[in-house]
Amino acid sequence: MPRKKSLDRPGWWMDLPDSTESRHYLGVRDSIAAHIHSGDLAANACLPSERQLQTGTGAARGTVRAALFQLEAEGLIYRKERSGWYVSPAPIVYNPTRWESFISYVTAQGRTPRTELLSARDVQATADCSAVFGVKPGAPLYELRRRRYIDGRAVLIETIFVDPRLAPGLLEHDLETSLTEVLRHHYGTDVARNRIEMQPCALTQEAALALRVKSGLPGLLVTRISEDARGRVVEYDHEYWCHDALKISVDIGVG
Amino acid sequence: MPRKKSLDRPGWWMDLPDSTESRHYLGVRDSIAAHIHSGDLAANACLPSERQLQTGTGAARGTVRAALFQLEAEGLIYRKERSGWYVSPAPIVYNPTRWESFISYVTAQGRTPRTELLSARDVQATADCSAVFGVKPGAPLYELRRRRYIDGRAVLIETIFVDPRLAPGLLEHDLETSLTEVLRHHYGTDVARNRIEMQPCALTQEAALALRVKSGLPGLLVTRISEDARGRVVEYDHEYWCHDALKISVDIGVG
DNA sequence: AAGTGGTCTAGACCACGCC
DNA sequence: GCGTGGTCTAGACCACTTT
Repeated sequence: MPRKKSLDRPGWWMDLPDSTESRHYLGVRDSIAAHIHSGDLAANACLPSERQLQTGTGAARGTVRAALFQLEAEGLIYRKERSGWYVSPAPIVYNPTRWESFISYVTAQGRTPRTELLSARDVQATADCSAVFGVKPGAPLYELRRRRYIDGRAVLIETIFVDPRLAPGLLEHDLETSLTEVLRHHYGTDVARNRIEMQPCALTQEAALALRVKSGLPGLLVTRISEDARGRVVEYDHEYWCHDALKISVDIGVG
Repeated sequence: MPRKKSLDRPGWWMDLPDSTESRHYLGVRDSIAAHIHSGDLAANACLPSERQLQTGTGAARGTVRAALFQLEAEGLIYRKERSGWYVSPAPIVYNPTRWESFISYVTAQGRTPRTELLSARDVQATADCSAVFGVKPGAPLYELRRRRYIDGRAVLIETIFVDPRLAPGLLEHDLETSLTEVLRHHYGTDVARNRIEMQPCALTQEAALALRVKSGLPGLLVTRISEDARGRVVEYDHEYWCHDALKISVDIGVG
């Protein structure tokens, strides 16, 4: 293979080794990963375009993309649709054993949270919800849909159901702050028990759209049922997370 | 696993609709997903080969593979390297709040567990291990590497470190059964606290090799530090799971 | 309007699992 | 030894984001 010639101002990706290693997708992967780990590419930095990476490696675009998919699966990079590939920052640690708000645990980790309310409305309980809340199908519920950001990146989309009997008039409060705090301060609600399920998934089309990412990207689905001390369901929550943004940590006594 | 042979009559994949929908990768995905949900394809059944799927859809092989990757990310199918694509069975539910053995919770869910000991040896504590166990780097530890199966499929590979002071002569026991049971019965050890971290990841080359899957496949890394009532570290465990095989369920009082 | 990623085609060769 | 998936090439056009 002829040596690639430097252009007017070559970026680091022009200097990738010409060896067999960098021509194949794992070699390309390793080159990019090395630049990320070395700090050449900071968190949230944008990678060169796929076509630029081609010129640096001599590989076909499909090969470059295979390398990028690999890095994405590893949680090292993420993408914004039709905009580019970016370096993933460190994941947020989430501890489901604490009834702590998104805002407080993100802030405590030195990151900047933001919440956007997508919709807030009265709905009728589906079969799923009626089983959780122990009400008849069709019974009234509040449904909130929110998008949450860390350092400006949308990382999670959630749908929350709340029983209006426990929080009448909930929709009149500010729902772009902490729901935890609203429930605590305005309704005196405290959570005594959490039932949480977590499962790797592909982002649903709806979640992907809301997160402005490609549908089918790897994600993590967290569902949470919170109960108060009397066993009443306070919140029923579905959260779709970008898989690279989250790390779960549990610390508990066992039985 | 026997692959369906070509018959005089075409298989179901020949009957995929000819519309635009089935020519593109999401259409191909939907067709296959429909056959899985309908029950035409049972759990652990082998899909037609990629080239057979091509003839059924008229799509290029790359398009068929994009559909298969999508289904894989969704946890609907898995692959065995160079053997084929298979339908994923329901995931195993793992509850980290209980000190329960793999064997017991898999059995309780009507599935068949198996454990294979890959290696068992004396090692010296690395920096990582020494921090966890509170010993000097280089201090003696036992290291176990095991591969675990559910219904004959390898779904997880684990590396366990144990402090020999808490379980002298551990390596002389049968380590293909439950380590939990060995520690409990032979050493009187009981676990009082678990610290667990879970993070979506790509399977390391080593883990992928041991699971006989392609390196870089999506996985879930579970690390667990178990302590006894006196705060001594009993086990330090790293588990790499196939991401479609596992679902985490936590049920706890909150504080 | 330009540049990006998203999708797709139609080939090819290889390494490995399985028989 | 055959069929499988794994990898790679070298194009092409499209939809969307960004400027």
